Amino acid sequence: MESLGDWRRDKYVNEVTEDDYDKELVFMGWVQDIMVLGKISFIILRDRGGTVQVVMSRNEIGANRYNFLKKLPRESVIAVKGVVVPNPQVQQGFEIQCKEIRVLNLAKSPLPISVDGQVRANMDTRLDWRFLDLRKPEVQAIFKIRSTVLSAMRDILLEEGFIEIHTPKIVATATEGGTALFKMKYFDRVAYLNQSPQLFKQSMMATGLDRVFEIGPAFRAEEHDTLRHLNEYTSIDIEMAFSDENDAMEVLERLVVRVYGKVLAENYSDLQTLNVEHTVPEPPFKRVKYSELIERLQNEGLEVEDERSGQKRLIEWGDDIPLEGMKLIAERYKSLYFITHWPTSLKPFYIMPLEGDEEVSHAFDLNYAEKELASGGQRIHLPDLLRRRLEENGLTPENFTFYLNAFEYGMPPHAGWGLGAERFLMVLTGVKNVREAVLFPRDKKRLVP
RNA sequence: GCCCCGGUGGUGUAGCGGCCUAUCAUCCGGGCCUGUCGAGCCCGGGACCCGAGUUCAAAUCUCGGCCGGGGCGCCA
Repeated sequence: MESLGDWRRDKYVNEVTEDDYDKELVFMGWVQDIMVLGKISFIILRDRGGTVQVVMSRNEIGANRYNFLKKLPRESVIAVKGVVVPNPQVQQGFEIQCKEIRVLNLAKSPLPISVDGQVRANMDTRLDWRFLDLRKPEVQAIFKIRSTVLSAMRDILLEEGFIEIHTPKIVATATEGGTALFKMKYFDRVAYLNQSPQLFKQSMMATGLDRVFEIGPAFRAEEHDTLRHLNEYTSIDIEMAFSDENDAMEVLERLVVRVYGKVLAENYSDLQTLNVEHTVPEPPFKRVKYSELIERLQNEGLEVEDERSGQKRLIEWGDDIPLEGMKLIAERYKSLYFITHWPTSLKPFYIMPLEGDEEVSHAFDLNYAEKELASGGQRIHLPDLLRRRLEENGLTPENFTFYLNAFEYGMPPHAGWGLGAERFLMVLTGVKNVREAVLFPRDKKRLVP
């Protein structure tokens, strides 16, 4: 194999401008395709920035070298030194008149999946060969957007006065209850992978840090097998003291709006590659009460299975809204909206019930059409109420000592939310499967790669 | 956890009892071509998930196994 030597990439192909015309530059990347027309060949070279046509003529580089190079397997890695020549005939408006090529590594053939989009492989096959899958511009575009989204969120939250924290992912006991946890060995003890930073970020409210956020993984051992669930996902969590759920919703609203703006500005070409169009959403997002939605669904005649009898009956207040119901709602609420005033019974124990009407809570969800993106609310800050709510949810307060202690020595009222990064990316990138938004998704069946 | 569905060359598929020494595309190998860019043309290559059964006959039907897809529930 030939070595890099003193060659270094001068530009990615998308960075070439008219100023580079007639200059000799070095490009590096992968051989996407070679079209051989006798004594002249066209190599389609691909790097992160796109593809460019490299023109290689036998007369220019010699017959021996030419005959070797024109047979390079697809996806081999090369460095090309050549002159940038304007040419209105080609897609990019310029091509590279090849002077010299260094073959840095050969690719095996045939390829397990096609990289140039000739044949669409199944998601499963693509994930088995994710590194090849990621050579495709439309797959790379998702992760370029993901990078923008997560860095923008960090910047925006810092600007909003939040402090970034990191809470443990290895925990001793169930945090919220409800969802199943992954069990693991912790030396000679049993430990679990954390399902959410909830309890830790709430305990930060008792410290005076006042506003905190965390971007990190969350693990759920549910055997769900859908296009919108992962067993490991990225959660963006905030918690803010001296606040109620409306303050939390406003932070979320500002964050979402600004992230849209950032993505539109920085990933214009990636959005084009993905064939999605966005406009920055206008705040305030609609706020609709849970009870209104239930009424609407009753008018639509939506039936659910009764938990006790197993019989079909009309949906009623207190029922969770099934996906079918969310789809009906999405016909009217096509974009971003908040669902507020949820029944306390449908929300975790730490959500603050309404004063004077404990059946209703200070919880909200942020949805995009039928997709649930975030959920949050005002939390209980009163220790007695919190203990009672734990018990009402069938949980044992003794298991929550570290958490409850934080409420005993001066805990301010507070609120917060958790936003699913991959769910939000589904909306921004238009992908139908949440697995598309993670490099190496973890689901019930997939642990490798 | 419940309910559907599927496994055919490297990839994506057609075929669903005999017409299959299995279709098409892509791919791979060889050949022709100095302007191709979804290159074109000619020649060649490559597959029925595993096991048992039914049948004169199984890619095709039945059962079991393994692997996968989708829906629901639950949630972000």
